[in-house]
Formats: sequence, C-alpha cells, structure tokens
Amino acid sequence: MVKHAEGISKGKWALPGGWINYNESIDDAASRLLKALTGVSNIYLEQLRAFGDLNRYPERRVITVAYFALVKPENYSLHPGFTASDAKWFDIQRVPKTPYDHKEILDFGFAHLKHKVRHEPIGFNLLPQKFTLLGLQELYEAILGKPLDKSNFRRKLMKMNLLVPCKEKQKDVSHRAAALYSFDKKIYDRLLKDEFNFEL
Amino acid sequence: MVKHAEGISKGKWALPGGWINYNESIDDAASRLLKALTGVSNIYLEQLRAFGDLNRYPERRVITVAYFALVKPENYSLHPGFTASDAKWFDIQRVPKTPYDHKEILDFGFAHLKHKVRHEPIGFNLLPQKFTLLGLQELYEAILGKPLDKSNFRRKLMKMNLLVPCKEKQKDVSHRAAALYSFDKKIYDRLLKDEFNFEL
DNA sequence: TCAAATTATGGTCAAAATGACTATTAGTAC
DNA sequence: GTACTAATAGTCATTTTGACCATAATTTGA
Repeated sequence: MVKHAEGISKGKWALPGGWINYNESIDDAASRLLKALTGVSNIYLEQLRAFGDLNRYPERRVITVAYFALVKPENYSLHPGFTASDAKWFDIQRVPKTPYDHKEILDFGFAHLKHKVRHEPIGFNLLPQKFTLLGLQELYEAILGKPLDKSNFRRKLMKMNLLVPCKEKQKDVSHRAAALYSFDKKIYDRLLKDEFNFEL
Repeated sequence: MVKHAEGISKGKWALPGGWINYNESIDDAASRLLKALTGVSNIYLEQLRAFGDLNRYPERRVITVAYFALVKPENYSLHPGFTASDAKWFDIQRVPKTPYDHKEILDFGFAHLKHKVRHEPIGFNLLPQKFTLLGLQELYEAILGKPLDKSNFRRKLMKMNLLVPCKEKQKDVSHRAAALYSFDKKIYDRLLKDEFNFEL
C-alpha cells in the first residue's frame, strides 16, 4: 500500500492508483501507476475487475479497474513517488483502515487469489527457478493457511508429473540437502488439455 | 446478440451495450441496457471484466465493462428496443462476424464459463426450481461434454448434501417418476466456508 | 569422534472415494 | 400380463487419502 500525498485521502494508507490516460490501455495504465507510485516494474499484472458502485469516491463519480500480481516482496524494493509519500508491504491480516472502498477491493482480490491458487499452479511465480519440495509445500501452507503433511504432499506432487528434477541439490544448508526441481509451463499446459486438475 | 440500429456498427450483429449513466452503478447500467436492448430483465448478471485496449472503438477512446449470465433461452422472450433493431440467440459456435473486439469478449467469456462451471455449481441456474437427478446429470453431461455414470453421479451428489428433497415426484412421464430436488444456495454458501469443492 | 539435531525421503495401513458394473423396483404402454 | 423405461440400490476391485512411522544423509558442537 502507499501513503497518499495528495487529495482527500492525503496521509492515509491505501491502494496505489490514479487516472487512466486517454491514449494508453488500461493494462498499461496499471503498470505505469504502479511504477510511478511504488517503483515496482516488470511484473505480470492481471485484472481483478472493475468497481463501479455509486459514491465510491465522495467528490465525483469514479470507476476503478483493479489489478493484482503475485510476487515475492523481497524481490522488489519500494520507492514511493508521484502521488505517494510512502510505500510499504502489509500483511493481509494487518492492513490498516483504508479510505474509499479499498477494503472491499482487497477482500475481493484476496478471495479471488485463494480460489485461483487452488485451481491453477500460480504459486510457482513465488518460487525461484529451482526450488525444493519443502519450499513449495511451505508456500502452499502459507497461501492455504493450513499445514500440509510432508509425505502426502510429496506423493501428490510427484504423481502429477509436473515437476522437472534439476539433478542438482541444495547447497549451504545445515542439514541434508534436498533435490531441486523446476516447474515446466509446457508440461502444465499439456496436462490441462486432459482436464487435469491442480488440487492440493 | 442484437442487431445495432445506430452508429458505425449499424446493421451488424453484436453484443448489446451502451453508455453508463453518471448516477447509476455499473451493475445497474448492465441490467438497464440489457433490458432496453433485448427486453430481458430479472436475471443475475455477473461482471466478466473490463476491456480497455486502445482503438477498440474507432471514433474515440472507449472502455467496456462486460457482463455475463447463465440462463435458459426458452425462459426469456427477446424484444429488441432502444438502439437494437433485432435480438436473437446464437449458438456460440455459429456467432456471426462481430464489429469492434466483441469476438474477444465472447471468447474470454466462454472460456471463463467453462472454467467456472467446473468449480462452482452455477449449472443450477439452468434447471427449473425443482429438478430430477437425471435432469441434473444430463445438464452436466452437456456442459462437460462427456457421459457420466448414473449411479456414481447420484452417489456423489447425495454425499455433497447440497440438494434439498422436495418430497414430490415427477408427473406426466411415461415411466417411473423420479424424486424432485431443489438447490439451496444457503447450504452451498455454508459448505464453501469449509473449502468444499464442487467437482463432478 | 560421536551424539544430537535437522531435514530428506520413503514406507505402512486403515479409511474413504472412485469407476465399472449388476440387480431390483416402480411405473407406463399395449 | 408382458414388454419397456427409467429410478433407485447395491457390489466390488482399485485408487486415493490422511495420518502416521522409519530410515537416510548431513551438519553442529560437545
């Protein structure tokens, strides 16, 4: 979220946003505004949906098209700019009170993510190119908000035939090194054709 | 689709649409325009997403928020009006060439529906209030495009505890009458909280 | 050098779910 | 009454799941 430096929400933490220019696509506007306000660029933004209730914004009628992304915060440094005086990552459970309907947008987005992550392997965006099975498991435990059995998780993943062994091992760990795997989008797409289902 | 009676797409079949008024929500605008152009009202419209590429519309910059619904065509009679000179249902495979980016909107919507129908029980919108298990099964066979085993289908549905028995039977059929069931949205919503999964 | 700690990886087993069937029942049509 | 149709119920081998337990490989530090 960013701390707004202008307008009626000045001084409050809220979602980064701004006006769409006449000669840019809404996707481009989202990327531009994200970069201008937070310094974050080169990430894949996906449209959530449009929010168009009346009185969302007190001064005049505003329709917002919201976007989301799935990233590892530590991969991006935040540099507030433009209409933002500060930018910070918040735990979804500890988001401060927001102006406008930003709470509704956040809730809708989080619900959408939770649903999406169960039916598509988008979680892989959050992992390095090469990862361990435990790394993958911990990621999904965080997203799903519940512990998973290590052995059963491994069995299920392996049977999906989705992971490509790197024939390499972890390094610099103070315990037995785990095998590294990578995710092959091509294999995933091929499996999708046969009604493959990604459930964990 | 409706045959446009005005503007640069005059005479062409396209999706019904129009301008959002300043003092109505986008959901209300969708309902109003659908009714004005096709005469169809009182159906649950759900937002697909916003389409905001440049040059979607030749004359000026236009952003569209698309909506969809799941209905039985025979339940609604079409009465073209407002900017539409005609209104007609088309088989998704036989949609005529459309102006603007309406093809893209249709494709995105159809893909969205195919995905959604596998993970949420929206198929119930297509059935009468009271339906038989075979009716439900035949619907899903059509949507999924594959035959399902009658006995196994029944077992699976019953275990979901999703259907409410009407304590009534079919009438006017030339064979043994089947029990009628109805779908209870409240039960479904309650099940959703517990990570209930609707898979057939 | 050896025990403790830590995580990887593999296995067991009962319970539950699935898929492919078969059997029986209830009602209509002739 | 018999043929027909679909409803409903049950069987059974196979697969999947969930909750465990066991062992292997490595590092740390006493």
